Amino acid sequence: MGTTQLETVPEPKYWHLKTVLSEALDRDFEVGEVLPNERELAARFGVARATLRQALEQLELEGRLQRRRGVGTTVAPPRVGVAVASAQHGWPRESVDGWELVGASDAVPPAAVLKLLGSAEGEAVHTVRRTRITQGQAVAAELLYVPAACVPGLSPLDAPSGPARARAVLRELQKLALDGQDRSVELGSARADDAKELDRLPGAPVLLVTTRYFTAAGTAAVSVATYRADTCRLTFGDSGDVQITDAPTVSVAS
Amino acid sequence: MGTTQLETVPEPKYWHLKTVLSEALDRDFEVGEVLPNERELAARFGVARATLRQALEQLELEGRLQRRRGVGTTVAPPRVGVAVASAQHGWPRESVDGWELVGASDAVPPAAVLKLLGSAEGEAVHTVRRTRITQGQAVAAELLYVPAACVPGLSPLDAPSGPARARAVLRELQKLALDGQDRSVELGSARADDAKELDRLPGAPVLLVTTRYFTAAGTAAVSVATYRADTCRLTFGDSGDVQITDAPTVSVAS
DNA sequence: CAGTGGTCTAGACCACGTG
DNA sequence: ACGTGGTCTAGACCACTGT
Repeated sequence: MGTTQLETVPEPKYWHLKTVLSEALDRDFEVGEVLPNERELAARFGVARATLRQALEQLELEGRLQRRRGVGTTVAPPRVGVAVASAQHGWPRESVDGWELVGASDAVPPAAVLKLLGSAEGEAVHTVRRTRITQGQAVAAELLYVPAACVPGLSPLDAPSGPARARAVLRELQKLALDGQDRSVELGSARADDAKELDRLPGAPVLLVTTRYFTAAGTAAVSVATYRADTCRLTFGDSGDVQITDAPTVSVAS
Repeated sequence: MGTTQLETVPEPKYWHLKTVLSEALDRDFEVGEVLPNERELAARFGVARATLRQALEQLELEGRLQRRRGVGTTVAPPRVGVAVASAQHGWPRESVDGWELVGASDAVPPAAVLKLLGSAEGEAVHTVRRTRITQGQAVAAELLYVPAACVPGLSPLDAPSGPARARAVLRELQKLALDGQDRSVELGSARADDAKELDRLPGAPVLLVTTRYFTAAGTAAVSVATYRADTCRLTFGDSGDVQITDAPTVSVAS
C-alpha cells in the first residue's frame, strides 16, 4: 500500500491558523505590539475574515491577544495571578487589598443566589457592589448578597444606596462570628453591567467565583465575583508558606 | 423633545436571542430534551444560522445547552460540582475518588511547566496521564509532570510507559515529604488529545487547574488538569466541615 | 442513507476610538 | 473622517451519528 500520504485529519483551517499565529506571536511579536488588522491578516493567510476571526477568538480566550473595537488587536501580557483564597477566612472587608466599594442597592438577587441563601423570594436582601483593581485594571466585579435578617442592626433607610450604605452593611457583617466558607469557580459570560465595569463587551468569557459565608445560623452571605477570564489566573494559596509570585518581568531587552 | 422612543442600545440580535432562548429553556424544556435543529430555529426567529449559532454558543458556554454533531442540541443538566481542593494536602494517589490512571510517557513538558518545575529543557521528566470520571462522564484529563531527579528510586526502563509505569511514579512520590502545594485556575481551550479524552472538539473551553507540589527541595511535581468548562463547577472546600452537595436530583419522571 | 452540527466564504453594514 | 473590530447575511460543503 503506497499510501505515503497520510490522509488523516482534515484539520480545520481556523485551528491550523491559530497554531501558526501562536507561533508567530512567540517569535515575532512583543507584548503590547499591535497586529495587522483583520482584513489584512485574512488576506495574507488566504482565508475569509470570519475564519481568521475564529482563530483570533481562540487566542483571545487563551489570553494571548487583546482586541478592542476601534483600536486594534494587540499582544496581551501574561495573565495576572489574582489571589482568591487568602490564607485565613474572613468576611469581605472594606478597603482591603485591591477591592473598592462601588455602592449598594436592594435589587432582587437571582434565583440561584436565593437558593444558596436559603431565602424565599421577596425577602429583603442587601446587595453590595465591589470592584477589584489590580495594576490599574479592573479585573473583577462582585455582588455581595446579605439577607436583611442577618444584619438586624442595620437601620433600613439610613443611606438607601451608595458607598455609605455598602460600608454599613460590611461593618455589620464584621460583628458576626464566621463559621466557615466555601467557594466554587465556573465559566460564565459577562452580564451587561459587569461587562461595562470590566471594560469588556457583554457576553465576554468570565470566571464566576461564588463564595458562601457560614455562621452558626446558616448561610449569612453569598458573594458572586465576576473575573475577566482573558486577563486573570485565579490563585489558591493552599500551601502553608509559599507565596505566589508571577513571572518576575518579561524583561524585553531594551 | 418628544423622543418617547428611547433609542439607546441597538442590542445585538444574538444577545437578545440568547435571552429569549434562555427563558424558553426555563419555561418549556426539560433537561435532556432536544431542541429543534439550527436551521429550523434560525428560520423561526428570522435570523441567519450563523447568528442563531452565536446565541447557542453562549448558552453552551454557560452550561445550559449541549451540542453534539450528528445528534442535535439538548438541554444540559446543571453543572456538576467537582471538588478540586480536598481538605488535606497530599500527593496524587493511585485509585482515589474518581481518578483513573491512563498511562505514562516521557514526552517533553511544555515550556511553561518547565518553568514552574525550575527544570532546564532536556532534563528527563516523567509524565503521568490520568482521567477523572464523575457520574460516568469524563470531566477532566490531567498530566502530572515529575522530574526524574525527584524520584531517583525509579528504575529507568522497567516499564517505559503505560499504567504500570504510571503507578510506579505515583508510588515513588508517596515516599517524599510534601511540604505544601498551591493551585491556580484559568480559562483555556482544549488541546486535541485532551479534547478527545473529554469527548469534546479541539478548542472547547476548559478550566485549566495547575497544581504545584512542594518538598523541602523545591517543586517536586506539577499537575495540569483540564476540566470541561461546560459541565463542571470547581468547588473549593475551605470551610471546616460543610460539604458541598449539589441539587439533589433532577429526577425526570421515569 | 438522511439529518445533525461544524466549517467556510464573500460580501455588507454598524459601533467605537482616535486623530 | 477614518480605520478598527463587532455583527449579520445567505448561501455552500464537510464530518459525524444514527437507522
